[in-house]
Amino acid sequence: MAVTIKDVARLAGVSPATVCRALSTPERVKTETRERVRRAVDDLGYSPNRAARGLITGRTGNIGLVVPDLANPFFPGVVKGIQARAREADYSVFVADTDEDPSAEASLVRSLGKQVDGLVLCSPRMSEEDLRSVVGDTPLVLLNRRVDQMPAITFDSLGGMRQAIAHLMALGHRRIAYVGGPRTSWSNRDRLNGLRTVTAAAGADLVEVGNVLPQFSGGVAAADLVLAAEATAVVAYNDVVALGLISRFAARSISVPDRLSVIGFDDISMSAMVHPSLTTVALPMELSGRAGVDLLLQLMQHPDQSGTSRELETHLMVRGSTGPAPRI
Amino acid sequence: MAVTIKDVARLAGVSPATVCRALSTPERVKTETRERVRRAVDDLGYSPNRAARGLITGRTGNIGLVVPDLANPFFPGVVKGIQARAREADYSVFVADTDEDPSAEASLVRSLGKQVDGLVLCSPRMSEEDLRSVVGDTPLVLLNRRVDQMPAITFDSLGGMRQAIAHLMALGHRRIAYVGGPRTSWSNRDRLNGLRTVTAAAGADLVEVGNVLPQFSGGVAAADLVLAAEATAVVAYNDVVALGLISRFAARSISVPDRLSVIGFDDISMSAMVHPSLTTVALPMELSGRAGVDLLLQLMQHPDQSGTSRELETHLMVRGSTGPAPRI
DNA sequence: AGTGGGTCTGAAAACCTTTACATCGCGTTT
DNA sequence: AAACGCGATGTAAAGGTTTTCAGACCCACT
Repeated sequence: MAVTIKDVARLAGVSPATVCRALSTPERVKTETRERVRRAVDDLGYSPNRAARGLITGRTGNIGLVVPDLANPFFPGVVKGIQARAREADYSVFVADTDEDPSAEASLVRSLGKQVDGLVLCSPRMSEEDLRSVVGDTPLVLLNRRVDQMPAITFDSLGGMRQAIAHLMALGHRRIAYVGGPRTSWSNRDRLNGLRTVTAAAGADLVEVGNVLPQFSGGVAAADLVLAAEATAVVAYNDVVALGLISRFAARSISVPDRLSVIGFDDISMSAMVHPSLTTVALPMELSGRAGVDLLLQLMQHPDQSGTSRELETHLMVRGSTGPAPRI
Repeated sequence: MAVTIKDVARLAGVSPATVCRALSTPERVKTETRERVRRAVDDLGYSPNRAARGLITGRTGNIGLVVPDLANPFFPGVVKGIQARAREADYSVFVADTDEDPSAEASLVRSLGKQVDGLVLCSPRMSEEDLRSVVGDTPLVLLNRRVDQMPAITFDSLGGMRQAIAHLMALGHRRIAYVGGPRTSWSNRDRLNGLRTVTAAAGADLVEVGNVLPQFSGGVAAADLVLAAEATAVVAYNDVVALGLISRFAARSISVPDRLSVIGFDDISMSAMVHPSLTTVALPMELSGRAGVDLLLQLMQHPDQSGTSRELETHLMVRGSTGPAPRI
């Protein structure tokens, strides 16, 4: 039924081995023969059986991607980058959503691991030990999390915070609140560390206003705490939380940015759409996906060397939610 | 290196064939033998080689999902539904993003088609002919688009519009504008048709205010046209467009809902977060994904019968963007 | 006692491609 | 002139599973 390499070989008047070579290592076959094979391939509409190829080569041509929650607007951008780069390299992408469940994540990684040549773990939630144990011999790249000795793509939170704080200081703010994400989240710790370093260096007061779910409701919940902290500006763990803050401020008739400036993190598309639009530290989401696949490909070719992690630049997008500090 | 069925067979003292049967058709093997095999499997940590299995069975255990744009907040919900249902049925999901490019879509479907047992096409943008030609013998389900004789999951736009218009009429609105999505979009035509039917039946005036890109900017661009149309309420092609409208209204100090009521379509998560929150026709996104996979599985088992398409219920979510019609 | 049917298991073929090895022919070097 | 090397191609094995077919065994029935 399906057209096989033998059919092509017969039509081109060569052996299956030559067809295979003509397709995978064209330089090892005489130009004339190569052409004959190519014509036969086109005529018959042949395409190699991936299962048969995989059986002998041990490779699948697939990579796996695990994300905590596709509905979180941070991830689609990353996924798109991964997709695009993978397709260029002729890989297909399995996507798995763990629904923020660390144990589901572990089991998913284990089962996906067998079906792919490599894995990208995006903001993995599982513990460090799980992370280490779960890695069989599948090459693996971490995205938005750094763990000793594991290849990873991360964002320069420190740099982002430096820009954010410089911006706020220039506007006259001296007392700045931080609404943290989940305590166990690596990126939350990373951002908080950056913020502490930067505020200390700049001589600003930093008030840490607890930890919330990285969701709109988390921002809503933290808004009143921020007000009580008597800061003139607030940095949120991410944009969604920042939007929750702004929403609650609006409900309490606290003007943003007149009374309070708000800065988010991520630069999700929503942030440019709302009123006031959100000043935020933009992460190169799509680029991070591409970089992750690049690193993974490198790792798959040279499994011995551990691969070079990369930290990607961040940029402050100044929009409507930040303004001069109010006189008190 | 990897543990094969032979290793298991040797350890269990049976033939590879028996191991295979014990795993795939347990009832065809004596209870005692089955247990011995299961123990051997556990001891060795055996899991079947997918490529080898695929080679002989001709099945891959994968399904493919094609979406126009993952960054569009409508799709992640659908993807999650598909994921979840697929995993239950022991399938993995390839996700491909076409970046709204119909020709990329066609070529992607063709190449993906060979690596999967079935495909779900979500809101496909390609022409009907392409759609038909692209289907080899891969089972295929359409989501959010209906084409003659092809199995599809759709949403009850008519019902949604009926609820929306009833709501607006009850609030005293009589002249209603519609901001359309892309003219070529099936769902735009579907929604518009529903709206025409419903307004005609209810005796309301419908003003069709052109077609815009289904993006925030499209809504922004259409806002002034809506005002010029002198309607008291506007229905948008989808939520993102509705948010664009509201944003522009705010910029022009047109109060929503006092001066103008706005209704969206989809119920993306953002809609509940903004101010004013958006009244919208909610589509069961996750359910649609599950239903799509259900239909696909059915189709894969009985490729002869064409499968039963389903239309899913929609519900109006009344929020802050609609209110009584202003006295003129 | 012999036959038939049923249950359980084993042997071996088949799936399609890749690749190590062998072959062949031709040109070049000693 | 013989040997050698090299490029181009063919042969055949290997990869792990599923499945068909057949065999072995046991029980029940005639």
